[in-house]
Amino acid sequence: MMLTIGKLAGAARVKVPTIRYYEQIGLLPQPERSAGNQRLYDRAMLDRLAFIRHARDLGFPIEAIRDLLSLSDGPDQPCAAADSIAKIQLADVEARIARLVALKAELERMLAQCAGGCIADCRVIEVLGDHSLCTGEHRLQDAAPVM
Amino acid sequence: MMLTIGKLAGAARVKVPTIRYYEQIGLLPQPERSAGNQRLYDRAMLDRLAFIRHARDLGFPIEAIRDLLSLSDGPDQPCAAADSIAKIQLADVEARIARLVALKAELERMLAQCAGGCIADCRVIEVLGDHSLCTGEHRLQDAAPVM
DNA sequence: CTTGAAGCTATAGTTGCTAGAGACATTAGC
DNA sequence: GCTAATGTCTCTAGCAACTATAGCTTCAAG
Repeated sequence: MMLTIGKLAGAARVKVPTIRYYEQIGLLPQPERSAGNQRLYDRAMLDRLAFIRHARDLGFPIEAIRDLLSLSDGPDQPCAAADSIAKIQLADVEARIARLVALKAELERMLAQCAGGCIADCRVIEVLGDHSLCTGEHRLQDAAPVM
Repeated sequence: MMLTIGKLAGAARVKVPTIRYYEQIGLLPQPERSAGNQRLYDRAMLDRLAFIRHARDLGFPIEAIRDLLSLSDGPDQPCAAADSIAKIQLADVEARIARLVALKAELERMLAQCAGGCIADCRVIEVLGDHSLCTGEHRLQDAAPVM
């Protein structure tokens, strides 16, 4: 039994244009078409899309997912490759968490100092203007992206 | 004493094209120009750019920074506005942290189950394919962005 | 006075989608 | 069977927040 794109989108909790986008970048293969040129998907396609969605949820970039998919398409290679992709992701996630925790501390400090005065003595503005007021311990590094 | 764009970039630890970009989107005012049409910045501009950079480091979106800047340009209003911008930012950061912690747990679980086998029994692929294997407690919600 | 670095404008690319226009297909109600 | 309301099609453009390129001009050092 075949699904139209809207049903597939609903089943995988992905938006319709996102599916077409994944097809466009080659993450999903081109599906069958109905007589009226509409895309028709089968169960395998739903699985593949669920895989992609889940990996995206986990923060994997598209290119990593492409690698994972090519691994799972030919499942007789060693696991090491999939493993190392996941390890890289884990390290990245840990780094993001560390950075966000430092950031949270600084925001809380700002808010505590502000506590309802007027802008003339509002620390939010002041603290943002002077990086040297940051606690050295949680110093945010150069151009490392927050995400 | 005036700074050329390169010196300003160095002093604020922001890249040169980024400064021109900020000018283009109206976050920085158009600076004076030299006889040869090169941008010249003063100390006030450096302060403003430092403010922007720091706020970006803290994860404030550009529009929030625009609001904060307009507040600090007229510092006799109540602090509540700046305060609430920071509070929204804090809530956002906390949400990101929660999501990333759930994500980290799942990646660790995946890696523990994989532990050097072959893809035939590699859980990385399998877990990614089936969202229902996620621990219910940390279930990742719908379309909430990871970042 | 020359050469190489730094500056200028303008445009296009990045990532991962999302939104719109205008035309065709399908389905539900009557 | 017919009509109206969705759903789907392609194509293009837009979002954040920059980054990179091309081809030119200006400036500072030797």
